Amino acid sequence: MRSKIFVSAQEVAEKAGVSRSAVSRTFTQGASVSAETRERVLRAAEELGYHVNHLARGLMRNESGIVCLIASEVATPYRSALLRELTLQLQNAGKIAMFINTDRSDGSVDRALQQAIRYRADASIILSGLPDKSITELCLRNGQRLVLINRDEDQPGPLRINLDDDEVGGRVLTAFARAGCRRLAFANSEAGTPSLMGRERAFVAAAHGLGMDVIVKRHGWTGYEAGRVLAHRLLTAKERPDAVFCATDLLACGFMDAARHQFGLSIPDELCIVGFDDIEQASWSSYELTTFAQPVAEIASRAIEWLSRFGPKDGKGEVQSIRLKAELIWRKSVRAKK
Amino acid sequence: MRSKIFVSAQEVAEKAGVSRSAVSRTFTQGASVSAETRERVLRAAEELGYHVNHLARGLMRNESGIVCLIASEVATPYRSALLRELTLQLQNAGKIAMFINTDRSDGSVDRALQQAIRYRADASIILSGLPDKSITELCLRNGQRLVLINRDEDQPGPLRINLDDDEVGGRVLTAFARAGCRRLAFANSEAGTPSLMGRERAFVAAAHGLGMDVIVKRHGWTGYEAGRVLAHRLLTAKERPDAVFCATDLLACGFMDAARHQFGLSIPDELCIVGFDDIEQASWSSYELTTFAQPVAEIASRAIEWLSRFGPKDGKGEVQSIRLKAELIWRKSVRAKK
DNA sequence: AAATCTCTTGCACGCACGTGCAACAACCGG
DNA sequence: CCGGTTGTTGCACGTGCGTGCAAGAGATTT
Repeated sequence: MRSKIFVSAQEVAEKAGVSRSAVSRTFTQGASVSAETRERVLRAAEELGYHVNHLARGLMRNESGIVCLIASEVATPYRSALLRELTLQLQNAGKIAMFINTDRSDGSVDRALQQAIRYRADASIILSGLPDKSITELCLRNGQRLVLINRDEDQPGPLRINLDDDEVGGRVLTAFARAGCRRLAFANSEAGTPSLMGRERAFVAAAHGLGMDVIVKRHGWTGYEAGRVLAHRLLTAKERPDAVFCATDLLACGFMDAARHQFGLSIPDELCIVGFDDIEQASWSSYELTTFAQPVAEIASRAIEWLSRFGPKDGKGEVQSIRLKAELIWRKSVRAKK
Repeated sequence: MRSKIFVSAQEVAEKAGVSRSAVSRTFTQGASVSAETRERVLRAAEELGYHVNHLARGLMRNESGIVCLIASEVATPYRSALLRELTLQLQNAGKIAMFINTDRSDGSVDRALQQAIRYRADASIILSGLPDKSITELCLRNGQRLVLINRDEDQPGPLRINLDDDEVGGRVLTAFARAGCRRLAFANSEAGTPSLMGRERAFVAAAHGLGMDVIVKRHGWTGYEAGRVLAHRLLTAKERPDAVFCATDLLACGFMDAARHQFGLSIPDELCIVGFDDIEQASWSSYELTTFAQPVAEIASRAIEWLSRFGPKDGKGEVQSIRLKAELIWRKSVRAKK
């Protein structure tokens, strides 16, 4: 219990010589107050340094204005870009972002959602990890809306936003084929995230469709270091690949660095590489990586548009799954022709 | 006003056959409840899916448990690393992070702080931008604690955490001197942030102390692209520098890329570079940048330790300013000797 | 002038919670 | 058997706010 207290509507009312209701009404959109009392209230509020208590307001309205963002690996370029966009657009929509980091200790998504419920968040957006079905139901039952980004398990209830993997697989394959590449590889992490596995499956399937085979290697956590290790694994093989699709730009950067500095390979002449995410580093002149850009702004806007839509909570007939396209950004890590 | 309603303590009480006070007490640390009623309440709560409403609890206790993080350029490697650490440690301290992004539109720090006040955040941590003195006072008067990171203006009241610039300037200079560099430069952005300007001043001062001069160039926003531009400006001069201290690792990466790929310079043989922040990319093998690591974890822990300390708000006799040391990480962008 | 309408205002209640106070039961020592 | 102690429980009030309801003040119509 803290000692000092915020200034309340009561004090403003007394100072302005009106009732507390009048104060409440001046700060409520669309309430009926005369211009004069409104003016007096605003002046008194200004002088006292009054600010509406959103905790109490949320209590009354049963709507806190809080949206909870649940994510791990926040310091990663892609994640931080998505978070940036989400927070920005949330603010524009008049909501405020509460943030929960689920690094270290797993099962923590459930704990995160519990926190969200405790603070009566209107909605939660989950960027990584996946809640138990029981928790999901709890959220929905409490009127919480849920958005899952790039996590296409078949959870009923929440909105799912993800990217079209099949199209990606096909486009990478035709790019490699046009470059005259023969020995294809896919470099992945062991994270096993649906989006990563989806890209892998799509690429392999596309290759099989053209009668080609793909060497798939997975290692470690989805970062630069894993990319280097994967390069060592793949480039020391007898049948060295001449085209690698990396599940992530971070993997691709590590892969490229190892390929060039340790193996002395020239990219794209001897080795073609495609990444995914279009992180800022992909455009740096040490990489100039051909990659897929996630439509980050659109992901954010679709998510927020959905969760601020005011409909029946069980959402029969509502859209529950959105599939977006990733845009291929041509740079210089894939050659045009052999 | 939303239609459906959360489960309230009242309902739990009815289901468990006790009074609402009993429910409240089972969920309050250190309250007096018998083991039996506690058990019954917990079971009823579990079955109904009850969660304490932290909005209402915050209302009563005058302590919301919310800490507001105010920052811009969140997708930047250094910022996102700091945010990661802060959110993680806040959670460990039993608090929750509310996040406000101050990109686009300035004066937005004030608006951010207003939001923090509206949600009755116990404290705010400001990573960039600077609030008006009036707002600062408002916060303190309302019992909000304030932490400014790397923003050493002489605001009274908030805790200020920043790094020892003088030591940094001196160490870079001796490193360059030992490498036999003659023509020094400092590459900075036009942001004019206190921390950036502090490094600049310290480096220039250290050079003057040894009777050397420094070419200072500033350009644009603190990012990769600005680093490239600065490289062009500095490396096309008649007297081309052979040692550059970049205010930021991002600037340094851009600078290195331009120096190598556009000017064909070899680093560190023909050009020595030092950066600041020790972002992840600094360790990538395309850069291997010698740089200063900010003690991110310590910054976060000191901030949180301070703001969860429970003392008189006006804080006479309390520490209000913390000065930490940045650690020099030796990699390969500065040669050992000529 | 009377009747009707519109606009504003205050009262009182409710939202979900914490907590001081008194009542009460149980237990113990005398 | 009684007074005192300890531990638990419910009542009632307070936290800051929104809002339905009815009363009041003007303004307009008949």
